[in-house]
Amino acid sequence: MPELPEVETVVRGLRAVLPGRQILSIRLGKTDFIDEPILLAELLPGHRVADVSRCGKFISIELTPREPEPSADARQYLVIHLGMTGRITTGNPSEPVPAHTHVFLALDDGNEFRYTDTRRFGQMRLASQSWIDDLRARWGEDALEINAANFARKIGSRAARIKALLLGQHAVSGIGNIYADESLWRAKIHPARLGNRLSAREAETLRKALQDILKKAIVMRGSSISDFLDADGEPGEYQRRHRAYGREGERCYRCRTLIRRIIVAGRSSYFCPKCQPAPRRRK
DNA sequence: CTCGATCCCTGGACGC
DNA sequence: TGCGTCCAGGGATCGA
Repeated sequence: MPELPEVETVVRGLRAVLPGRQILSIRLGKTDFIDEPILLAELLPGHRVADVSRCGKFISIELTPREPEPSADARQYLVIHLGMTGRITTGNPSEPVPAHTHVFLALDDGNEFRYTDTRRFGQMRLASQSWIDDLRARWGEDALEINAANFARKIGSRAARIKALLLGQHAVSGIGNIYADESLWRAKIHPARLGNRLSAREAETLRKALQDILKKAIVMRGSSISDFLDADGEPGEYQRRHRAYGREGERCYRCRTLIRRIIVAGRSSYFCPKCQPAPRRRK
């Protein structure tokens, strides 16, 4: 379940090997997760990678414009979302191909870029600069970068549950189920509290918890639960630091109360019923 | 505006 | 062994 730290880990791995490389050829397996796969297969070969960056949970691979001059709407980015089970590797093409590998890019250094996605909840598309701009406009600021005033405004103006707001990507982007639960536990906020009923102090505590946890998780190369592996095929280590997520029936690290699991916003939500008191029910 | 339900897809865990 | 059921949970969409 790649969230911001896992995507950032993948991006850092790719940034070390992809810039400057030319894509020589492409081979596709199943394509139902690709937007306009025929066009993508036609346009990608010949392009060179300029840079790799992250936008929320999206990976954007910037391509060097083709000669002579790019049109205003040139498709200059290969945009990838890993969904639930997406994985990217680069390496020797002679290495065994994992099941559910659906995109192969031959690179000019002899390596092969592979995209593997068991459940195909991921996405891949060629995008223009304006598509990227629309994405940034439609979605909230990056969870790592948003400042106190903007976070307070985005959260405080909504009557939705805080867990739903964190997962929704519109208030703030990059957070998924694991880091939502971890940051709410750290900030002692119940997942079903409403955004506009958090105090300014609680909102800021939550923002700090979120950013601190995300930064530490990036240092530890993300959380490997289920099958997340970075671009080198290495698992992350942050799952050892989980304090709430996946700990139903185990004791809270702060108060020894048993961690509970409830469904909020349609997702499993792990929390400490003592540290994170439930909101008062009101009609 | 916010909600839950449903769908996309596969594999692993578990009960019988 | 094998089968059925549930769960994982990112995101779009639709109706209440």
